[in-house]
Amino acid sequence: MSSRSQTIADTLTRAIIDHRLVPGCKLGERELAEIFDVSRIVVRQALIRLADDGLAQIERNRGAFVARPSMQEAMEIYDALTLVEQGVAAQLSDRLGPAGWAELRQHVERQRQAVAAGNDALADVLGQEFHTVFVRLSRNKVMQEIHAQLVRRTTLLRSLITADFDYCNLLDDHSRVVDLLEKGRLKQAMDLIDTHHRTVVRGYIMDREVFPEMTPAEALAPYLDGKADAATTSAGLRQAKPSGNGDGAAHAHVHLPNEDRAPTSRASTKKTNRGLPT
Amino acid sequence: MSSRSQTIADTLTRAIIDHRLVPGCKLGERELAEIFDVSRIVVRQALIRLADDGLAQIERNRGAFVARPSMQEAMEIYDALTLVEQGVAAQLSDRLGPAGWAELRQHVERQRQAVAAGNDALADVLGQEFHTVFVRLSRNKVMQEIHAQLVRRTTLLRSLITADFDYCNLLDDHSRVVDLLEKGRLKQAMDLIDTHHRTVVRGYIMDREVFPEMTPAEALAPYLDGKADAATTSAGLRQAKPSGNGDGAAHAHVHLPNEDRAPTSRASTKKTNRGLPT
DNA sequence: AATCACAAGATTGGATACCAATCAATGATT
DNA sequence: AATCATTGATTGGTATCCAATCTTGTGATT
Repeated sequence: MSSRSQTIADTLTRAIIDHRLVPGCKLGERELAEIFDVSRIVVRQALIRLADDGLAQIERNRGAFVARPSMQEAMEIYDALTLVEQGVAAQLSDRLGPAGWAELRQHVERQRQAVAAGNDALADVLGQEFHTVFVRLSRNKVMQEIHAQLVRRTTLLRSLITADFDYCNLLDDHSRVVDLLEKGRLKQAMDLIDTHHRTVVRGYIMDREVFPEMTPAEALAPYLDGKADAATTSAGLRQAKPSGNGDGAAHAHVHLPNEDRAPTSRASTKKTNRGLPT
Repeated sequence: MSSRSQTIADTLTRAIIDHRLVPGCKLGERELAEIFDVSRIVVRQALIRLADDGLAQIERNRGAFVARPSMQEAMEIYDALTLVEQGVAAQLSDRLGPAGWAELRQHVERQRQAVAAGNDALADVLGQEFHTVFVRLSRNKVMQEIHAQLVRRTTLLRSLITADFDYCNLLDDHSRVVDLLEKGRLKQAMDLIDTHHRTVVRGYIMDREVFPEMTPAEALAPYLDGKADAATTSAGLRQAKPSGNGDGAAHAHVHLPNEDRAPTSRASTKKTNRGLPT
């Protein structure tokens, strides 16, 4: 088994991806040490890993927080993602064999069935996974890791953002990309990938604030020993198991930089994280 | 100032880039703790950072070693590098203004002058730097960091490899890429980038072994307090300041997996790291 | 009442000492 | 000579302690 700091880092990453830990949330050493029942040092090592991954931000003598990417950084992440996926598309259009195309088609089909069945949660997961499968077919582990890191960071953005776009259009993009690529129409496929991401970004409107709906202890509870139902719960925060108090008043540990903090309606958070476009 | 583990990680990274710490070299916690005069914990945090960066490999209960990428991984790294630089090239051909092209040309010119002056060390550094400047012009910090990490990992390969190629051809590639891009001949520029990297990789022949010529303590000595002349010494090991014994007999701390270890001539190491193609 | 300064508390970054588990190398045994 | 067991060294991790810094709350002042 790998080191304990790695597993803790993985758990925190999972919680961030699942939007149970939201940007700006304070990750106190002592608090996490208690939650995971390890020493502070192991926690600090885990936080270093998160920070290296771009998911956390460590401020000297102030502690670690879930990263709060700026709008600028959001654009850069999506630009990088586009660049990587376009490059992989170019490689695949040359090198991919029939089995590869079949796998992609099969994945798209699975997602389509999930949508048809009204299983939005599964559809969202599959939608995310498509990009991962796509890059995996390049058979380049280095590239895979880079891409996976970028994808992880986009999940941060989805917490900061009010999605507002036509969900159905995006759903077909995956299928069309596969079609275009297999037909050798690389240029059009790359343009579609660009448009795909650009549509997502354009639908994004950075909110100024995000309020955590639970404390880290509550957020991390599902992962602790039960080996949590990770994949299925990644759709939203709604069906969370608060394991105790259900009062959503816990605004604890929010990190807000010195900005104009207009008392916006907290309801905006409710509308966030609806669809998870990919 | 940032955390101490970060500065130690930076120093180790610098030493690896400078080929003072070679792949397979053991990075013992206690040893490094003494060298840097810190506790083992700080060292371990630094090693975690190195491992996350792909420059070190931590084996449970065995310790950390400078990473020893396989031939497969080497190809993947260069593939990823090609993909990134081709993508950046595509972006620049659209978006780059006159000032940007001027900066690239100026950089190429500086390198040409260095070559003309016979200053191979400076030429090598500038050759590396060209790629960095190239990516920086994309104005995408996320992409820059990804690229920089890939470049760092290529320096590992140069320790493992006996360079054997036509050095002069590669020198002009940078200039030609700039020319092609500015003229809008994107496709050709991308092909040239591909060929550029492919030529480098083809010239590589993975050696089975690399023998460190000094202990970590010797390797790290130049960086310790004098704030070392980092940039200028990155050409090779030759003008190193061993700060003490000059006997190159110290084969200490080599990590060799269970492989057929033919007693090859140690002289191969001498021929390595001549030109640093980029 | 509002603001500023200061002191107390809390948190982080780090050091030290210590322990258990594991790997490696040595020596003992057959 | 080959194999097995023991010993030593190293790592992963804990607990405790300390200094520096940040936050907060209180109180004095205007």
